[in-house]
Amino acid sequence: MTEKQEKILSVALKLFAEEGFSNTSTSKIAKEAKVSEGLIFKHFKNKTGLLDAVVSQGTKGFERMFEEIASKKSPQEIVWGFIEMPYQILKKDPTFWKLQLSLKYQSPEIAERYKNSSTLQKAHELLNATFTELGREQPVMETQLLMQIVGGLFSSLPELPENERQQLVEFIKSKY
Amino acid sequence: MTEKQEKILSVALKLFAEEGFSNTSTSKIAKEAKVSEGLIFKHFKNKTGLLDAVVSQGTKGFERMFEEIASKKSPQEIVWGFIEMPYQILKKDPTFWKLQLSLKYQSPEIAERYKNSSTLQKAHELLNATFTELGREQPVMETQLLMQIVGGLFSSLPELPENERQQLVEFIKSKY
DNA sequence: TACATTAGTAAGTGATTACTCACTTTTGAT
DNA sequence: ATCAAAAGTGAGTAATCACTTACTAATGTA
Repeated sequence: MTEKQEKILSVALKLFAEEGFSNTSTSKIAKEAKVSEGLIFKHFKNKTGLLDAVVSQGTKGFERMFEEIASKKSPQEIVWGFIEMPYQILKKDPTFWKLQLSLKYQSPEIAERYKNSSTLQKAHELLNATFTELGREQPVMETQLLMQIVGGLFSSLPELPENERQQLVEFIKSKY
Repeated sequence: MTEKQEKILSVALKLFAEEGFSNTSTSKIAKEAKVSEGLIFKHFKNKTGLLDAVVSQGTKGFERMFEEIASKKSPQEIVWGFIEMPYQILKKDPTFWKLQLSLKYQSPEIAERYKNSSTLQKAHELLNATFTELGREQPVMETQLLMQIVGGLFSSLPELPENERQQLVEFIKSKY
């Protein structure tokens, strides 16, 4: 990948996340990346293709982190690893995560295109197995609740100051 | 308010919620509402003014529900009322709620404009008092956790089928 | 060194955007 | 009935949109 290509990707990520996809024009991206607008279409075909590239680049890190958690040994560690995930992801790549959150609300086509499928599915199954192993009475409901708590963390943590983030995560961990 | 004015508002709500604000053109709204495009600007000054009107109309119902919960007697009822809130709001006005969720991700100006301030603040204080009254060891953290759970419910419930929604809400209530 | 491929540019394209303006129709109070 | 204010229209406006085209510069390989 060329320097300019990488610059386009990083600028697009930043603008898509901060200003919204439909609110970010290709000319704005080109200007900020100090590149001719035509180059964007040379490399990424169209605006959606650019978004595709941005998302698939960012998704890699996310999947890597999930695999790491899933490979842990004890059920306790798995649950705790799960609760910490939003905090870790946010620390690692806050901009990409904001983009990820926003995709659902841009347009029906985009929402459909990036509907988080396989990783979320795997997470669900892993948690079900873990809660069963832990001997919980209603493992399915426990999974749903934890998925929901973690999902909520993803959208609420960005607005909290660093120390409160850690506090909240530790408090939730203490409940499991 | 005239019939056409109401039609504009309802069509705008629907389109803003389903397709996103910047992705919905005023001409599209006019067409779907069977109204001349100029009329939108007569009544609402500009596109942002239209969004203002849509939001302030929808917010009323939301505030009414909060007041109702706050006026409950026992702390137990208040906490349960809180947990049920996303379910009730979603049942009452799912389209408006989708719009509300999306506003954060449209553009910095819009996110700033509709940053949910007063009602959320009041909710925080009410829960703090309630958890203190219930004699919890860390009422502030309990508040933050519950606010976060309820916030998560707001964004996750829409994707669940009706029966699972109720199940999840009841399960969370059973933990309090 | 020759040459094909890729990277990159600048100036366009038609379509669509939010918004305005000059105008007509409807309404409600006297 | 009169008439001003409000409701409503439809054809504009300049600016911006995603995208294309015709071109040059750089690069790697034989």
